[in-house]
Amino acid sequence: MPELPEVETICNGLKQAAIGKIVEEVLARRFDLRVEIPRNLPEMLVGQEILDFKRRGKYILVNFSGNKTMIVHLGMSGSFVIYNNFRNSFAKHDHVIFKLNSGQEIVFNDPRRFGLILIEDDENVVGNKFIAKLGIEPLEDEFEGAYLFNLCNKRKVNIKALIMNANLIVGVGNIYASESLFLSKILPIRNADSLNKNECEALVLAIKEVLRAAIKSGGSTLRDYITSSGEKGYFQHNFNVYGKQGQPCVNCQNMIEKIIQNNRSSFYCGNCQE
DNA sequence: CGGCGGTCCTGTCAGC
DNA sequence: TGCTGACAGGACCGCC
Repeated sequence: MPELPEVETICNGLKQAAIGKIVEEVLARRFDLRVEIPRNLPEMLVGQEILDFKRRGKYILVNFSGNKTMIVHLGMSGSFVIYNNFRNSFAKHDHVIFKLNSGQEIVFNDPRRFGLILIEDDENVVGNKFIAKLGIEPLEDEFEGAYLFNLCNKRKVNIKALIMNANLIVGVGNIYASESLFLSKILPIRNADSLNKNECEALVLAIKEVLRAAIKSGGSTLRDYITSSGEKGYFQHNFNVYGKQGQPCVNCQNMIEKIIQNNRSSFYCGNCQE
């Protein structure tokens, strides 16, 4: 579910609410996610102070005082919510609950269990199997037209799959890929190596614009995405093409089309985009 | 190595 | 109402 703007929103919310708090208890209710949750998660974290939350791609990195970093991914359906009081019951799919000395609790809930929770010593995070291979952060200055043009050069994969490939560019998921391609007037089915420098420049600017605007709106809630305080995002009201098949394009009134690429839905205007 | 398709899992919704 | 199949914000793995 969450793409970069949603993870960024969650991360910022947790920063506000939980930095400086001490973990008093960790309840792991099931361990069998996409990647097995470490059995010793509780003993590694109990007594530790939460120092910081950082985002790397769609991963949340929680830095603890004891030289430990918890690496969290929310998969398609995960949430990471902080409650201001201990609850008396568990919700369905509440897999891990972190009780803090402030009386708050942070709950990792993931119905589809595509997410993951890992622990690394701080110095090993960069080399972690999942973190090491991640591509460039799209909101960093280094990500500009020439950088994308180099990525596209000689790659025949369709441009939508390329910008969604986290080994090349992190954080762009199925929603923001379609929205960025619409803004930059590029068809999602184009081969990456067919884009010229101007098109790469336009696409970079569109990706940055869409992601920044979505962060400002607290992300996009289609079904179950919620922020760390349990609220919905509202960028979905600003979609131009995602989920809009059969509706008129905001620019030209042509019907927005939907196709399947790499087993994922893509949405575009066949008149505005080329 | 690059690219593609299948797969993990549960919930929801459309259609019959 | 109940069943069935398609589909969902991600990404890994194995195959060509």
